[in-house]
Amino acid sequence: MKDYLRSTIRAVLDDYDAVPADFDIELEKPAREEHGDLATNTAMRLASALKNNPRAIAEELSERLRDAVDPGRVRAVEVAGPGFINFRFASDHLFDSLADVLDAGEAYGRTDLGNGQSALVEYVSANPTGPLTVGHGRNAVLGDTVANLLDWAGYRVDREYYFNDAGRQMRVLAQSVRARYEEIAADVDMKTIDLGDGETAEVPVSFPEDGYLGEYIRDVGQALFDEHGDALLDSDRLDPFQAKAEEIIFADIEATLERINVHIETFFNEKQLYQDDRVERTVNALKEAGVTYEKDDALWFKTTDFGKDKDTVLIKSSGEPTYRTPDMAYHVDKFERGYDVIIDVLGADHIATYPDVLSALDVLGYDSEKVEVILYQFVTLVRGGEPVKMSTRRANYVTLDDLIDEVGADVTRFFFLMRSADTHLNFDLELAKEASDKNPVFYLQYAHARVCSIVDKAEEVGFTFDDEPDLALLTHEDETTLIKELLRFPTIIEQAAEARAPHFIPNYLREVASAFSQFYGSCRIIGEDRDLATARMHLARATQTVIHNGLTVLGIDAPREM
RNA sequence: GCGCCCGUAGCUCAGUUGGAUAGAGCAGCGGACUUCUAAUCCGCAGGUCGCAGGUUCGAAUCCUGCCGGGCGCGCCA
Repeated sequence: MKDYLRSTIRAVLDDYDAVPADFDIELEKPAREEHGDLATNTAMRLASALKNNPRAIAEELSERLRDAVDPGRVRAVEVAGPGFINFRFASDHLFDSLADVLDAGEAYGRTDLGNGQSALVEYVSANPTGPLTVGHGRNAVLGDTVANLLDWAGYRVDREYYFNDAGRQMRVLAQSVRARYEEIAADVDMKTIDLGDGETAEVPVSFPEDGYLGEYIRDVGQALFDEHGDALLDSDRLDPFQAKAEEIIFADIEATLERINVHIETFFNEKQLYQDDRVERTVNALKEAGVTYEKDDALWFKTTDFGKDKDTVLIKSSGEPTYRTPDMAYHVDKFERGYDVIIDVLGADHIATYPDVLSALDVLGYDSEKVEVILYQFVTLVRGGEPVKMSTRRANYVTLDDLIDEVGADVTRFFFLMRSADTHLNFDLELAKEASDKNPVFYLQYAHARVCSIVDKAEEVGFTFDDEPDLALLTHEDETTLIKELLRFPTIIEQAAEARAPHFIPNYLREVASAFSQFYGSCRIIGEDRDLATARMHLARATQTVIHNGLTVLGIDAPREM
């Protein structure tokens, strides 16, 4: 419909020499019902070019448009306000479009906006040093849903998880496991470490500075002991400890992701970048470009040349690269794979460091503008109006698994998705657990279950989808409103995909559910005559389709009953 | 101090290429269940869009400054 109106307006504007050839016609759904179904601000934006006041231009354009439009699609063209031109759809258009919804079914909402372009979404990317946190959860759900949106909008999407397994962090992890293993396998001396705030922990003397204190470390030690007895005590090697930790922790992470419906195809690890010298090649290329220098036995990247107030270290004096060096090589790899769209999902704490990676890409001849970063703010769990205190240092935090245990996977996903990524998220645990009208996710699921129930009931009493519906019978105000709401879905998907903004979807679905509830309140099926009942059950099914498809994009279950 | 994000109703938040009278949910008040799921619906009330300038036909939206909150500013990741 938008395309139709756009081309019609274009044709009318072609009669005016003063209108720039590249003038972009804007059409949008007005905020208010009385302003019609679509509106354009064309007259206002042409005021200066046509040297006339917007209202007069609008009158003239609307006159011509009234003659130009197909009355089967548009029943009114009106001028309003400072110079808007408002269009009202003919009801036939609504009914035809509703039939399209029913035909498309589970594919309704899919578009070819992306035209088959390839997209890579990198998300989660937590290193396997412990269970996923609530913050990782927001990352996972955001990334996964952006990937879903792109998929629905016609992109070919790859989902990737990148992790570091070559650096200091993993070494400390392995040392922590080894210390716990020694504690289990042998009689070792213990020491007490101070965690601050009067809290302490008992650890073996071999336990590293800044070691991992979580209980899962002990579990890994125990698993090694069960497998090898005390045989590992003799060797100084750390790799069996690291390998086992990685194996167990990754299994745990993948299981958690599975629970919230996050499925990632590719796990890209840092080590593979070293195996074929890609990190080294990236470093050499940066050196050749003259953007590095050596100081204090370390190799520095002159990030001050790119607007930062400090230079950054690429290779430490120990000879080890910092984490961002392989990350640069990794992004080079993303470019080499030829993606049209590259998206990284990062927590707000990375705000200062990812620009280094982008700068390096520019130096190496890649267009860093192509890398889109979805930056999300932190999550605060709120219980009883108070923030839940957490400390990573003490391994005293609510894991993503704990959260899913408490509120369920659907609620977890929904709460992460209902706010825009760049707002600090207050996750209200009490509200999340409440199975009532206060909880928005239940509102949607309830609406879906209710539709299913109605449709089932209607079939039980003898109405059937085999009857060809006369959708033109759907003339009640609440029916019209609902139909219009359903027809917005593909556009909403496109907008959410383009803006990389999953939170459009929950907001939209609430409006659909609300429009449906009103329809439900004023329009019955059973008890009406066969033709009207049949038309209404088709409308109910179309609603079911939209809510189902919308929840599917969000990765949330659409239950048939509650 | 510097960089980025946020500041909209009592609370949590929408408002995305600048548009019409700034919206929703919750909380509050008042109504609606012999009727397909009341986990619902209808109505009322609730606002200096942090503050001050600027840009223009028009600003919650763009620009500048200030105030307040968050995150970061490691040879950690």
